[in-house]
Amino acid sequence: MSPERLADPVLVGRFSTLLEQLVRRLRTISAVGGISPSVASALSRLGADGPFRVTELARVEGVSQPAMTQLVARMESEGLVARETPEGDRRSVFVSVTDRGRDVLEQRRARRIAFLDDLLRGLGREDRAAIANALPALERLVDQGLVDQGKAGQQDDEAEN
Amino acid sequence: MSPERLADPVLVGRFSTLLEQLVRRLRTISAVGGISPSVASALSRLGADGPFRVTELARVEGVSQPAMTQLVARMESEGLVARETPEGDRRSVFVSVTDRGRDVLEQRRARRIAFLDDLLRGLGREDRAAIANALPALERLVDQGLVDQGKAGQQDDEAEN
DNA sequence: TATTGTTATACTCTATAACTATA
DNA sequence: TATAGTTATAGAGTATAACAATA
Repeated sequence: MSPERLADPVLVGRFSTLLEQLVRRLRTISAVGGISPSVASALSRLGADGPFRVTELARVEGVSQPAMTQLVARMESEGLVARETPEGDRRSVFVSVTDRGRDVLEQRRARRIAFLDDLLRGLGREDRAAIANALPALERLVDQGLVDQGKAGQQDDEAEN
Repeated sequence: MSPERLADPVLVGRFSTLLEQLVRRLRTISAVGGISPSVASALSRLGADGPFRVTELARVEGVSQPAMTQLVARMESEGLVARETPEGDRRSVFVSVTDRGRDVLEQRRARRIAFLDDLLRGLGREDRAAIANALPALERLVDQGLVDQGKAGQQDDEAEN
């Protein structure tokens, strides 16, 4: 249990707490839109990086194959995605976003942006500047997390969603 | 209600995307500890801000009262928290962290910190400095979200389609 | 045999509505 | 009546194990 030295103990501790709270808050915000976080995430991925097979989608989303099967089933029943079996390999199922799915995605994005804008307006100019200044660093941080978990598969996520 | 212009369009858009990806990543990280995100969040809150009544805890955690009742029941059955009815008002139930709960919290925290430290080490010194510099602003942002949601509950939802 | 996907089962987590107990 | 908490019910979301269909 020897406490190996941290690069910056204060930063890391506060950052950890911050992220915990942030996740908590964003979850409730996300729930507002009538579309669940899981659906939003998968739909966003499909919209950004084109059609996926179920197994691929499960992998990049970090869930099990059965979980993705069910998630896709729910999304399909709501008209957000379409399933299609390709000619080549009849075991596979390709999942793609429908027009309705794209509409929903866009609405959600607009809502989130409006919400964040409200929050950011509540801060002082210096606070906003500090966040803007840290944005590239935070983006690199997230990309790093992606690489760690996604292995070799999806570093190309400029998900502008 | 309908802001035709955003305070800082680039900041808000990138920030929104960043948070979406961040949540996605942290969800899988959180699962590592054998303790669920909901339990971790509530337990952490109890450990930081002392005993809470069920209703208070539900409010600050942003979930319904029944959800918190059940969450507390699960945590109690695992020995993480203790429930106690005070003398004054026998309707109330105060929830507090047990020693075992604190142990679990500490282990989880250590794991998360190690993970984040790894990530932060992967950045340059300037990136770390930028994040450290933005921490107070981000903390204020999260606190604001708390106030917004704790105040009016969910009556003031934005129309979403 | 290996793969792709599904079904079966069980658990966590959540919300709303209806309820009990206390104030 | 009002408040604190619980129970009832329903549904989303998840995982592991077992299965079917295709390769």
